[in-house]
Amino acid sequence: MRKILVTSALPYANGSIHLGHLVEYIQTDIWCRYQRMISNEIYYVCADDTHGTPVMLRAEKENITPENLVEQVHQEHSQDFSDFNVSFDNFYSTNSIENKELSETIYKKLTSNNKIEKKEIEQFYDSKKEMFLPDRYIKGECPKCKAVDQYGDSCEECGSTYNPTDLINAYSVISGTAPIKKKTDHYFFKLSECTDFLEKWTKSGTLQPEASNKLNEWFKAGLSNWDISRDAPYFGFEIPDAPGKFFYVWLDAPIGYMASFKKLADEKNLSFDEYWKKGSDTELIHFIGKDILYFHALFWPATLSYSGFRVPSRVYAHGFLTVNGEKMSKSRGTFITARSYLNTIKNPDYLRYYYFSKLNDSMEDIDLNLEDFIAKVNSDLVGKFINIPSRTSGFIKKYFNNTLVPTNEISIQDAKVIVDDLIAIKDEVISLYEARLFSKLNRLLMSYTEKVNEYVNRLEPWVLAKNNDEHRSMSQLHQVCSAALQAFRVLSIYYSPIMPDLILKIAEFYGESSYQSIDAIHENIKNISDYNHLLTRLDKDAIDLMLGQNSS
RNA sequence: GGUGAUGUAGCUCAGUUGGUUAGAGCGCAGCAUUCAUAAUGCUGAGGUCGAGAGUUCAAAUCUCUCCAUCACCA
Repeated sequence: MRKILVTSALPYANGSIHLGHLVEYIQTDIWCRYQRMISNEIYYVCADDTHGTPVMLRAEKENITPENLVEQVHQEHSQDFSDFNVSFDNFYSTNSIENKELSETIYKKLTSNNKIEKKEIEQFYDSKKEMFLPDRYIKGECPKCKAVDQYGDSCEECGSTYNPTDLINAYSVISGTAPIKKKTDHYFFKLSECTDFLEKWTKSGTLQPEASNKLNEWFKAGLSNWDISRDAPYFGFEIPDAPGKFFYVWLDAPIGYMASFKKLADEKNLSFDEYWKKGSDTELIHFIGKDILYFHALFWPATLSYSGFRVPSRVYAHGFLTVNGEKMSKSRGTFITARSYLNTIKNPDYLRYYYFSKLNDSMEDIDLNLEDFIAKVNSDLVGKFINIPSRTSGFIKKYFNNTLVPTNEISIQDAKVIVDDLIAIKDEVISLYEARLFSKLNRLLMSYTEKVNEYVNRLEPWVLAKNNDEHRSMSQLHQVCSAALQAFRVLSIYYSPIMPDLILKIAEFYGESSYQSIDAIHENIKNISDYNHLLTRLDKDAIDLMLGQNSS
């Protein structure tokens, strides 16, 4: 039995969860649910990423404390995840006592390992607001094309990159005053000294090939030291023995993975060390978006390694979500929040299925094409999958009082084959889940769903039912429909990590509570309940309503 | 600008180490069927595999150039 700790990236506490975020949580959740079904010991943790300037400023604007803001957002995020059936073992916050302690511990270890240095730097400063300004809070005219209102790092009009110092008529986004330059001491993590370790770690099978390519680029450029401190005012953890200096949010964010597990371990009486001590033989797997590869494949393993902890076993990066082939956009209404989806479309299984049908192990972007979404839900799920019990259970009720012929008593060759073939693909299903080749797995499962429908057409139970005075015909009818329903049950077990709500209803239809193990496929089922419609078709009006809720 | 990726039927995507007439689902057309939420099954139309050049007996697949789209640049 494997012992695995899995994480999804921490959502930032400055905004709502949207469908782009959900790609990752759904991908991770499916993988975790699959691991539970093959009886591995797995813990899935996450947390809100709470620190930094944006949260501080938003709280100020709303006239509440950052702690209050972070708490409100945590409620909202928790509800969103729970409504999408994301099965975290713990969804915590980086603004926690565990995280503070762990961050301090790690920082002290890095210091004693001589991996931290103090250096004076010069930074922009808003003298009215009395705070240092991150690059994105400075705007001005692009030095190349003179476009106005461009950010301090790059121009959105002409695409050129530069330093904030190059901007013409630079101003602070916060107070509107011209920023001045001011000297200050910052703390740096000496990442450049970790190059050998990191080159080795990144090439030891921890990353996808594309991710590894990407890192080569960074190694070629040479790793520079990492600025891990920010000056007050800053919402975060104060650095020990450095009054007025705070940990940069990206230092304590990944430590939030540990802190979330620490909290869980304390509650559940698990061993924290078993999962985090150096050389641990448990697995640590991070699911992330490709945009934060830098942090998870360089800073994070280096931080762990030089503070005496274990390093991640795997980092799985996925691509971004586009909607109708374009970047999500507030003006097009395609910046779709999790909540607006739940309000209008209601069923989380639809989105979970759609993402499942498109995800794989690569960093490629995936597209949510809304027409395709409707078509997939209606034809795959309603037309084909749910159609199996819908078209066969009536006979079982009418002629056989809801009793089924158990799989091991089915004798008609065609009927036997339709169930046995499905049971026989178990290992293939497992290996596709394991490798995160979800779209490929879906093609496999959907091809079997089609086979069952073909089989029903071929065996024509409605014809057998017309000859209901003949004994032989009735026995055949019983077997033909039972086999379809037994096959449907096996398919449902294979699909259970994908669509928890739907599969729960299906389990109840078979008189079961849920499918804990994939080996449930081998059980012989003898009864069903009356069939009620399991899914409704997805209507375009619901989609339009959803888009409407997101356009401002 | 640099780097990494992507570009296959109307749409969303498969195409293993280069090898017979390039595949699937949806959509479309026709047929069958009526058990099922007009659901299902069968048949068919539809592609110079982004463009050009090269290597090879053979290229969607390898090489080069170009074009387009996307992302990253701490």
